[in-house]
Amino acid sequence: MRPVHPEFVPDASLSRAEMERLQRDIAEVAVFEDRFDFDPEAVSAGAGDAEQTQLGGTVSGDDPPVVAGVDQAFAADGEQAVSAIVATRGGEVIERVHAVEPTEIPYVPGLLSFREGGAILSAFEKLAVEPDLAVLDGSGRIHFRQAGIATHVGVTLDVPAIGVAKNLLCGRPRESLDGHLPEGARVAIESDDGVTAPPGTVIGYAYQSRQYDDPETRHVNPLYVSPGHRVSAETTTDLVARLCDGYKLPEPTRLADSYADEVKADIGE
DNA sequence: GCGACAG
DNA sequence: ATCTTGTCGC
Repeated sequence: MRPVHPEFVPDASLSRAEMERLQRDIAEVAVFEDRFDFDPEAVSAGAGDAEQTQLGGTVSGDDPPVVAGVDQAFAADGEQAVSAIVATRGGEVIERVHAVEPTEIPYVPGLLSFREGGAILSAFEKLAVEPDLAVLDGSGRIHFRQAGIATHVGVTLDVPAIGVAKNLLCGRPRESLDGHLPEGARVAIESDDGVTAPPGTVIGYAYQSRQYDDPETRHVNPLYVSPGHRVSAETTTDLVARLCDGYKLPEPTRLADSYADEVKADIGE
């Protein structure tokens, strides 16, 4: 698929001020509400039993939604960015594509999409299937200007997108995240000064996708999920919950992660 | 000046 | 993100 908004394609040669201006423009176009066609409850990680046939026909009317996991890896001392996309439907891989692009700028908190966005969009151009949802590694609305990489990519392609991060970029948890949150726990992340949203706006959630039983032994950190485009913060969390099949990270993300590493290994030869 | 910062 | 072996625990 190709950009629906060419004017939003990340340009690494822009000045920092221009990048921030573009992010504000993107945030204005972004939709942080549910505006998609598929059934959220039809999204799943492992291949479920929705494939059963009856007299040659499928029991369920239509196919499960197509979810595209996106992740990056870097090679050649960080000079090459590998973007990998793995598309799944009902937990089954239906397509894998990747793109390798030179990295033009270093990582700067808040400007991640200008470093990795180019490779990601190149990979999406090779993707034949039209995903119902894109799952990006990083934040969406949990961003200073409400335009993290999930929002940037989602708006540019105008595809429903969500962001899944392992660390919190900004915002403030409504409750302390210290201690061990039980599996399935959700804590709202609100905007504070430093985020271009009315103070107190729920810009995402800390979601405990996985946890050990005994708090004394080991603990897992929560994920920080947020809307990218066309998905609300609540639904974003619901979707991530459905995609994390007993693991900390969503299945599509894990698949894209390993595929990116696979490609990186093939490059170093 | 201090603090804070996805991948 | 990346450089990296073993090791603890379910």
